[in-house]
Amino acid sequence: MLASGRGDAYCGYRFREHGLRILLIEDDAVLGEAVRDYVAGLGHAVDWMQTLDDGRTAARTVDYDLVLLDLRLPDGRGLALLTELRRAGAVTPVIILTAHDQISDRIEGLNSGADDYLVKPFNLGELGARMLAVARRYAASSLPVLEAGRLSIRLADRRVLRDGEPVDLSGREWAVLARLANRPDAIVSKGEIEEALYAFGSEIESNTVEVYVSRLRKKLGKDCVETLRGIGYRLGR
Amino acid sequence: MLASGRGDAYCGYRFREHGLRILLIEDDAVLGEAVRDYVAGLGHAVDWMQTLDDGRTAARTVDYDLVLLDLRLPDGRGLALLTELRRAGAVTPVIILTAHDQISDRIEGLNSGADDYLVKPFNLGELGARMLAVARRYAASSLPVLEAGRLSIRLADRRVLRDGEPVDLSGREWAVLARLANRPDAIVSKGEIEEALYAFGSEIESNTVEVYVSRLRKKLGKDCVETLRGIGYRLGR
DNA sequence: GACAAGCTGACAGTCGGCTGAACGGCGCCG
DNA sequence: CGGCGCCGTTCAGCCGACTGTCAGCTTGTC
Repeated sequence: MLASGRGDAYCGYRFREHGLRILLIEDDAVLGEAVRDYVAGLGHAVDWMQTLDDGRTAARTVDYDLVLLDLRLPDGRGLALLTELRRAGAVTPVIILTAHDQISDRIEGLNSGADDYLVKPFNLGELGARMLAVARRYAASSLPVLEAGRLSIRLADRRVLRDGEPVDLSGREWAVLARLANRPDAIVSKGEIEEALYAFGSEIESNTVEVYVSRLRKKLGKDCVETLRGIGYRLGR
Repeated sequence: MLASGRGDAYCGYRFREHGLRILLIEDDAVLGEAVRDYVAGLGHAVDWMQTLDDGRTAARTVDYDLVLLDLRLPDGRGLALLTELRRAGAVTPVIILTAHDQISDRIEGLNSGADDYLVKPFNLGELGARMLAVARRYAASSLPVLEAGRLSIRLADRRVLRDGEPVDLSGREWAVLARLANRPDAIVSKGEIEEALYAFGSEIESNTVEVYVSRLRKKLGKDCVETLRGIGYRLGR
């Protein structure tokens, strides 16, 4: 699968850094939810399955761009699914999630065709970084750069330039911007941004989104984000 | 991923004298351990695999800088792996380890694309020397000099200049810097740096990476390394 | 004008990261 | 052999960035 990168077979393969279809197979409710929300916040579409069976079905049905696979599942070993997929010729990149005491699993996982692994408990930011790395490995080159007014937003390497000058953004700030930049021209509701920022359960009862929009504007300029009163926000132009 | 298709910013081959990622494929426990410890002591990160299968997986997945390959393995001949790699277009230097009675293997090995060989039992110092020699041979093929702010990082000869002045770095310090310099613009998570430092299994639970980043900053200037809170580090601009 | 929706400055708590200091191992040198 | 210095690692305490919240203000709509 990793084989010769530019081979004809892969010519059509495109790895975008956002808007990916991602399959998450993880039985732990808390971790699963956290990962799902985080990854969704990066602008990807996440299907979260909690059993091996569901995961298998999903993987067979949908053409995912990336699979996040827990190795310890209630109804079987995740490794089995991985080998199965590879045997069936799937080239989809797979990142394995393991507990920290399962070194042998990790080796076996790489053996079975995984592209990378993460050791639990892991930092969500690190997950993002690994995903990017795997993405890079697959992407021929050319990072998507979004030009919006005086800004250029480089989703791939998490950078924003204003008039060519790099601007420092905090994690949340970037998350909000990325959520907007993910679909330029689209209107994103406050609720959607909130969902991208926080895990499902964590009820937030304040104007956090507004605050972050405000902070973004201070750093990036008034016009960087457009307000559509009563509807949501949109990336400025 | 020894294989060819290297999509991103790696231009050309790189060989440093410290902080290399080295793959050791050797089934003998005693010898393996000795070599691993010795090489790790030189400041490299060693992944030690005891079977051909694991070795193959590792070699395909990770970008090693050097492979130490025993030719007699429980589950097959090391030579097969070597030819396989070469056929896949891998340029990673390979040093072969053979018993003293396997002259034909040695010849065949060099024929198959090995860069050097060592006859068991060998002196660890000699191993070091061979590694250096191979390193030099590759370094000669001119590596890019990375310019990052006031720094120029010469991966080829393990040197860093700050405003043109050479700076002395210790082994680990260099390893961290090199890991970052390997992929300029990419965000490297703390875990990845740790991996580059300590190889697979050795779980380290302290802030070593932070310490080295701190020391690097002291020597190279505040801005040489950028912190992305909760995510990782990146080479300064 | 009245009301709703959105904006923003301020603030305190928290968490991650930074760094000085100390310790032990190792090699080098006298 | 003993002393010395460098290096790697650990630890603890400090520090600052980031965050969520709120109050009071502005803007927009009817």
